[in-house]
Amino acid sequence: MQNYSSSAENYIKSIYHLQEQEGMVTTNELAAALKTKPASVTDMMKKLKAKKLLHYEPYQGFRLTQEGNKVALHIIRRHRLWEFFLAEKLKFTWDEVHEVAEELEHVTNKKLIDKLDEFLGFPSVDPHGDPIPDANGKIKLSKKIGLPELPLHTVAIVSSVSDHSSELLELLEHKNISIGTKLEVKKKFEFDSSLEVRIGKQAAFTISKQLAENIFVTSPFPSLPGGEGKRNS
Amino acid sequence: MQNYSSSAENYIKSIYHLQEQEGMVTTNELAAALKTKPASVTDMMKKLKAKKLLHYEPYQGFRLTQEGNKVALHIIRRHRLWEFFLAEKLKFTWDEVHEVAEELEHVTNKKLIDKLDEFLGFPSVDPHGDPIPDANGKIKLSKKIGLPELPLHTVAIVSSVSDHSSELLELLEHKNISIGTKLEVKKKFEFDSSLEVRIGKQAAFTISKQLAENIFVTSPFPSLPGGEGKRNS
DNA sequence: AAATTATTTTAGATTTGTCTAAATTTATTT
DNA sequence: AAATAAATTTAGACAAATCTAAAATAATTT
Repeated sequence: MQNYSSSAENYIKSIYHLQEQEGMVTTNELAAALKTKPASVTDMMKKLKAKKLLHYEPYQGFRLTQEGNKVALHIIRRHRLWEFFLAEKLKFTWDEVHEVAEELEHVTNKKLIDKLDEFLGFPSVDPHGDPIPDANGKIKLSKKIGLPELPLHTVAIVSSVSDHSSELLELLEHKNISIGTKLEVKKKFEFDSSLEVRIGKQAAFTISKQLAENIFVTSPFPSLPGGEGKRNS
Repeated sequence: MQNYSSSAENYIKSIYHLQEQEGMVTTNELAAALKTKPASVTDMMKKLKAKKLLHYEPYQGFRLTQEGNKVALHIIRRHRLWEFFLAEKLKFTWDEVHEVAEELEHVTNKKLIDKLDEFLGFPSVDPHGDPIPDANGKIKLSKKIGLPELPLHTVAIVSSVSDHSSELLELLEHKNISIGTKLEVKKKFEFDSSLEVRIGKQAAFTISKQLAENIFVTSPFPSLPGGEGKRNS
């Protein structure tokens, strides 16, 4: 695996995440995600294509090649391991880890990352519940569904959240929800799409539509309906 | 404290280290230390001067301003904290930490570094025995002398080494010497400048001139003759 | 002190990543 | 389907960091 500039890595990572949701990524989308200009995106796309990381024909949008995907997963591995380190060892809160990991992820020393992984006890998910690729870039994709899609009276485990803001963190802490929490939906209200949710044997409480849409769950049993949840770490 | 490019940081750090030995730093010296060309050094010196980090007049050499020194000490703090982390937590060997820390030191997030410092238990020296500046950039300069300058029959503590190669590490491990080892010089041989050294009550053994010159010691008692030892981490 | 050598600086190029403004292509309307 | 709008690419420029080759300055030697 070669070395790429921090800038190139950021493009690769963003394309990977945008791809998860839609098949093909467009210039404007990527420019918005990276807070840069469309012209800059086109420039970089040419370079990434030359490096065979990207399928790209002018005006047709782009997607990562197999090699590009592999590179992306290694960047994401570094990012999520550092996030885990920051939260677990340095006691950063959940909403702070992303920004710092954005910088640390560009230190590309294989031995460093593998030893960090070992030091952390080979964690499988980062503090937001997103899976951490292993040293070979393999990632465990668990079937996640948004809380609004969870059938009534079905126990599920909170596996990730799609927003990492301190505002969401505050609300989740108040409601006593974190990654790993087992809960079930007791009732859905048509009027405002709010949900009545219960954790274990505690009293049920209400969750707004906005909050529910940012919570993803997996079943503690074999398989559940629904597809992939969007993520952004 | 502003942010400087990784490149600028490397120049600042190198100037700091070169300054420790000689007062004024020259273009060629710095170019050699950074493995770059003199013309590139001149270019960067103009920029650092514009940022008021450097005293510099064409053809006159240069040295850091107070502000430049402060910046240098913060870079060195980051470098040495990461070195400590790599050795202590990730179990890197002594000769491996420098290279990785060279990359990590450029991640400039104050909270990260201060929390790392706390996590590590506020270490005072890095794995090579060099002092780690505190959060305010204050550094404890202990009076170090090279082993050849240590008077006979005087117990001293190995405080640092000026070479970080695996070859030196191997030799020191074989002789059972590390940072913190208490030893005394029993005899000096004029012929090859080798020393007869004893650790505690163990049998004395020989240390070559080359090895002795790379070992620095401090007294366990008040003060010792001699000045600063050169360092490079 | 004049000549030679070494050091340092300048001038001009190159690479990487970015930008603005204009041109091109694709998509959408009426 | 022609006109308009939106998206994308190209062309040309800029800043940062580097380099080579030439010019300028300082140091050393005879």
